[in-house]
Order: sequence, then structure tokens, then C-alpha cells
Amino acid sequence: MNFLQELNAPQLDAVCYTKGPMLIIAGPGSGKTRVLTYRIAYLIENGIDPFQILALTFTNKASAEMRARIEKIVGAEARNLFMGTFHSVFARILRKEAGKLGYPSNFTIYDTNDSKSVLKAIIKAQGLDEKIYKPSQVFYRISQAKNALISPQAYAENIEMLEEDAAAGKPKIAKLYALYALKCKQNGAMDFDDLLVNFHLLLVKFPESLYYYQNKFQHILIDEFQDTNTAQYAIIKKLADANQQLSVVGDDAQSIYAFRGATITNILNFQRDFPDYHLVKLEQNYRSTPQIVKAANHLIKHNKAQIAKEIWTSNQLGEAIKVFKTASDNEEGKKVADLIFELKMRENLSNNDFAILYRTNAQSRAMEEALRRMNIPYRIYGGLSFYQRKEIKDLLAYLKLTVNPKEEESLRRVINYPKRGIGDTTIDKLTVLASENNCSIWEILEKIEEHSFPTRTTQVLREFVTMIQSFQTMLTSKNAYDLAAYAAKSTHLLQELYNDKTVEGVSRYENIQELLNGIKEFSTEDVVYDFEELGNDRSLGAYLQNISLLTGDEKQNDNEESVKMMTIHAAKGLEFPVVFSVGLEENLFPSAMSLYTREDLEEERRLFYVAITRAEKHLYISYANTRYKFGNLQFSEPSRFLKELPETELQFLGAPVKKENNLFERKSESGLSSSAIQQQRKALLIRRPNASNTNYDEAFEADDPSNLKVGQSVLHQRFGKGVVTHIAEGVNSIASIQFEQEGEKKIMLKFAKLKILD
DNA sequence: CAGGATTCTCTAACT
DNA sequence: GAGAATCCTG
Repeated sequence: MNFLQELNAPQLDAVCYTKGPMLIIAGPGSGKTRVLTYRIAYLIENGIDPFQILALTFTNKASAEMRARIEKIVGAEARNLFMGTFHSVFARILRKEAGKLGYPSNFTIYDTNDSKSVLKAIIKAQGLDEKIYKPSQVFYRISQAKNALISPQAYAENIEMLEEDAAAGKPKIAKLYALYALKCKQNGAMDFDDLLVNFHLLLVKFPESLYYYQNKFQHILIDEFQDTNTAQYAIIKKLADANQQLSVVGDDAQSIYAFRGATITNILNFQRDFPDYHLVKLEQNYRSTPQIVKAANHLIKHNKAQIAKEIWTSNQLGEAIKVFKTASDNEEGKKVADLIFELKMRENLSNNDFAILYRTNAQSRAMEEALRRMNIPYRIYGGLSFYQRKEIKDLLAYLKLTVNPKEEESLRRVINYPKRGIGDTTIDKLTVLASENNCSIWEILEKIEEHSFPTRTTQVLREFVTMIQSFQTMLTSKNAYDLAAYAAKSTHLLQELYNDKTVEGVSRYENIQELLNGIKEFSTEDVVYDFEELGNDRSLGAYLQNISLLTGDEKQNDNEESVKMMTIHAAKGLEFPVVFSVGLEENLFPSAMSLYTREDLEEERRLFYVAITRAEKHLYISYANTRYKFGNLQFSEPSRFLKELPETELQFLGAPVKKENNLFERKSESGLSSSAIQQQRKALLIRRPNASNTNYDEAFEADDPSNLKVGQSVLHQRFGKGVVTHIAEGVNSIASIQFEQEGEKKIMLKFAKLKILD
């Protein structure tokens, strides 16, 4: 177990402590993942059966990474761990236990869109105004209730909730919640929140199940504990109650999911519920430069609610944090692309070293365009996931319907797609019939001849039913892939997309093929998708459950060299040598919706804290004066967060800054538009490249490199002394320089900061 | 009922 | 600026 030697004292403590509950407060870059993986490895090597270890993470990415790292230490045994996201682990257990709760074992999992669409239909059927009862708002409200373990019945009796709804002019939410829950159950479907709620219900209602899982999970580890919600905590607490072997790792300063019901008070609850807990604080940062650590500490001090700790680092001093402003969001993209290009040349970095982080997915566009123009390869993480695309959802809906024909969402989605002449009138009639007979639409369809539909309609409906039934017979005789491929063809879905020769059409066609490939892989390859004990299920039903919790990013190959772009939320837990945190503007970051309460604002600040602490060596922060929002131009002001950074560690790019507080000026006094000012400043810079500001990059006196010759000695700002060994002339001349310290580097003269020594 | 044109709405983060 | 909802016409 020599891996233990790599750890510092508190890390070692966190890995080896096995006397009871433990709370690990882990600052950014403090080796949290290492501690978790080593702890699991340590437990296994000390004779704990991996089957008895439950490790819950927040994202699929985190769990995949952790499993891989553990496998490197303990080998294939790692596969037997019960490890995954809360949702995926509980979904798999529920698949086995669903019967006890009155669900079919092949229950469908609704994503947020499915849920909203079900709610929308309910709101409509109730004759409520969709403008007042917006599906997304109603859904949010219901989700909050579920996350707090408030059942529809409890909700209807909860004075506080009812009053809030009444005050918001939406007194019917309790009713909608009840109807929604009923509908989901009738459809044999659970939404994301139900996976938690129902697992909790299982533990509460069935003591033998509680006993079983308490015994099964001898050791429980929770990652990102600050992001757990009430339901998750209630489950953890129940499971850990018997053995008290519970370790939770978290950082209150990185709690960024309160909007989803996560609550930092879970840390307090933990302290209350497990009073004998052991506390470990990981405060040494191994990731970032002292400047970045200092900026992060400085920023987070502006929050009132926090657990006292001070992150420190013994890393080498790096560069100042660069801040710059641009005239527009497109300019911001251009500037970022320029800086990446330049930095790559100057410091020999690869595309992989860069990440662009933003608050909202919509911001990716400007960045994307600029990078494409500069031919810099990039990859966007998150955004519209693969499984959210229309064509994918269409095919999946056919498959879901095959597995679970009660499920109405899928049925509505595909009953007339591709077009087969079934219009709204018919669907409405079917809906009415179903509710009159208290059965599902599918059951009406099965006996369609008993109802009076026009002959032609009866005929196409019969054809539809026969088709789905033919898929159903394949459930047992064929594997998931054969079935899916057959369905894609016989529904004419592939045909439809094949006929569409537009760029989008072709890519849709390819997406379907990719989906089919994924299913093939699932049904044939030996990949860990399931826990052995729950049966290594390769059926179509198992496949559908697996993917409904994926976001689509997990499986793509990561080995191509590309600049990474993602939201800050998606970047949590990651680190990059160079980070661009863009769009630091009021109403964007912090978001306009977070300005009403201190809690929301502090969450935004923690989000910025997360952004900053992703950076290892270089941190760039930018904001734009104007930005397109919803298709029209909006003016923006610098984010308040900028002023919360320590000025001594900042360096303002692009303009010689007077020491006055015009760093983040809100308005220009001259009356000139800010882009005009920008222009002027640029002109100024070209004339006087080494302007007075000593804090400025160009303080290093570089010589004009255009008449550089082979054999000359030069001094480079970063690499030190070297001799020119070769010059490749061209549009962009590149010099090869043999440096005394750093070895040979190729440097583009356009960007070279070289002093010619002889 | 289909398909096209037009209008409307929504834009916060993830499982 | 995109995608969904709605309206309109054949």
C-alpha cells in the first residue's frame, strides 16, 4: 500500500480513519478525489468486500473517473463497487424493487422535458391558464416539494406551501402535484426526483428492505456532500444508521446547486445526527498559483454563510490574474481566441490546456465562432445533450413504448411521427376514451375496432398497434440492438431522415446511426453498466434506463486535442492549466435571477469561486460592454464580483490603466461610445507598446525580432537565455531557439518577446 | 389532416 | 435567434 506515502497528514487521516462517521471539508484542489479513491482502495485492501461499499457521486463523470482510478490501484475488483450517481444507483435498485412500490420493473424514467410535457397536458386538461400555470414553474415547485420529501398529500395539508402558492396566484399547484404524481404512476414512470423519493419510501415502508441495504452497505462514501438535498440526506442517514460507517466529503464554498434543492444545512444536520463524527480539513491546495488561491480566498470572504477555513498553497508564484474588457460578446470571443493562439505559441501549450468557462450555455456561440475562425479545435461540453435531440428522442420513444406501452408521453410523441394521418382530433378522442374507461390510451388502441372511428383512422391505428406489437414480440427473441435497428427501419424514421438532404438532416441521420451503435455496444460488449448483483441485464429495458440518466458527454472520446468549453457548473471538479472565465457582467454573472436574495447572490459568488479555482497556472477574466440576448443587443455593466477580487493580484489587459478606480468603470465621461474608446486605446497601445504601467506585460523590453539571425543570443521573457538555431521564413516566421534551461523551442516571431543580446 | 407561414416565448445551472 | 405553438390555407 505504498500509495499512502503520497499523502499529507490530513489526507492520510481521511483515508485511513475507520472508527465511525467522518466529515471531510475539502477545499478546491486539495486532493479530494485522491482521498476518496485511496480510501476506497484502502478499505478493499483491508478486506472490505467491494460489494459492500457504496460510493455516491453527483455526476456520471465523477463516478466514471473515480472508478477508473480505483481500478488502477485494486484492479478488476473495483467493478464490484456500488458506485455511481445517486440517481443511477437508486434507479438500479428500484428496478429490482419496483414491484413493492406498485411500479413495473421496466418503469420509464422521465427527464425534465418529459415531466414538463406531462404537466402541460394536465394543466390544459384542468382548464387552467398556461400563462399563469407555466409548466416549468409548476414543475419546479413540485420538484422542490419532492426534494424536501413532501408528498402530494402532505403538500395539500402544508399551510406554508399553500400560502406561498396562493400569494403567487397559483392556488391549484397542490392539485396539479397530486394529478401529476398519479399520471406518472399510471404511466409507469418516475421522474428524476421520484428516484430519490421512491427509494426513500422503500426504506421507510419496508423494514426488511431497510435492514437488507443497511447490512449490504458496510461502508458509505458521499462525494460533493454540500450538493445533496433533503431527500438524499434522508436516504444516506437511514442507510448509515446501523453501521455508522459514513464518510462525507464536501466544501461549503463550492455549493452551487441550492437552486435544485441542495442545502448546506445538510452539513449541520450531519453534525447533529452523527455527533461522534471525526472532522478532517483539507486546506492545502496543490492545483493553483498563490495568486489564484489568494483571489479565491479574497472573493469568498464576501459571503456571510461559510465554514471557517483558509486555503493555502506552497506552489510557485505564477503570473498575475489577467482581466480584460471588450466592446461586444463577439469581440470577447475574438480576444479569447487570440490569447489562446498567442499563449500556445509563447509557452508551448497544447489546446488541451485551455478551458473557457461561462455562466450560460448561450455564451458558447461567440467563443465557438471565434475559435473556428482561428482554426483552433474545440469541444463544447454539455448544452443540448445527445439524448435530448429530437431524432434521438423519437426513436427512443418508440423503444420506450415497446417496453412500456402504458407510457403516454412516448405514445403521443410517435403516434403520428412519421406522419400517418392521425391528427389532433383523433388523439383528443383517444384521450377522452382512455379517461372514461379509466385505462391507458394503449389499451383503447388495442381494441380500436370496438370504438367508432372513421374507417381510415381505424385502419392506420390498427397498423400502428400491430407494428408496436411486432416490436414487443422481439423483446424476448432478439437483442436490444436488433430490435432497435428493426424499429428504426420499419417506422420509416430512418427513411424520413435519409430523404432530408440538408446539413441538419444528414446529421440527424448520423445521430440515429450513432445511437444504434451505442445500443449495439451495450448489448454485446463487456462494459460495466450494471451491478453484478442486480443482474447484468442487457435487455432493451435495461438499456433505456441506463441512458435516461446519461447526459451524453460521458462516452465521447477525450483524446483529441481541443480547447474545452463548458458552463461553470459542468466544470466543477475539473482543472485546467489555463482558464478563461468569460462574461463577468451584471445580470449575467451574477444572473439577473439571483439578485433578489442574499442566498442566491452568495450561490453565484460560490459559482465564481468554483470558476476561479479551476485554474492551475493562468487565469483570464473578461467582460463585454454589449451582448446579444434573445436576439437583441443589450448593454452590460461589469460584474460586481470583479471588485471583490484583490486588486494587487490583477492586471488589466488592453489599456494602460491609471491607478484610479476606473478599472471597472461603469460609464465613460467623454461621451464617446465605449467601442470608440476601445479603439483609441488600441491606437495608443500601438504607438507606445511599453506604456507606463509597470504591472503591464510589456514591461519586459523586447526587441524587434524581424532582423533576427541564426546564431544570435537572445533573452526570452519566460525561457531565459538561448541561441537561435534556425529560422523558418514564411507568413509567420518561426525561430528555433536552443534555451539554456528549457531546451529547444519553436517560437513564432510575431509573438516572441525576445531581447537580442548581441 | 398536412404543411407552411407567422407569431410567440424563452433563454440558469444538472440528474 | 431558435424552437414551439398557433394560425391559415389547400
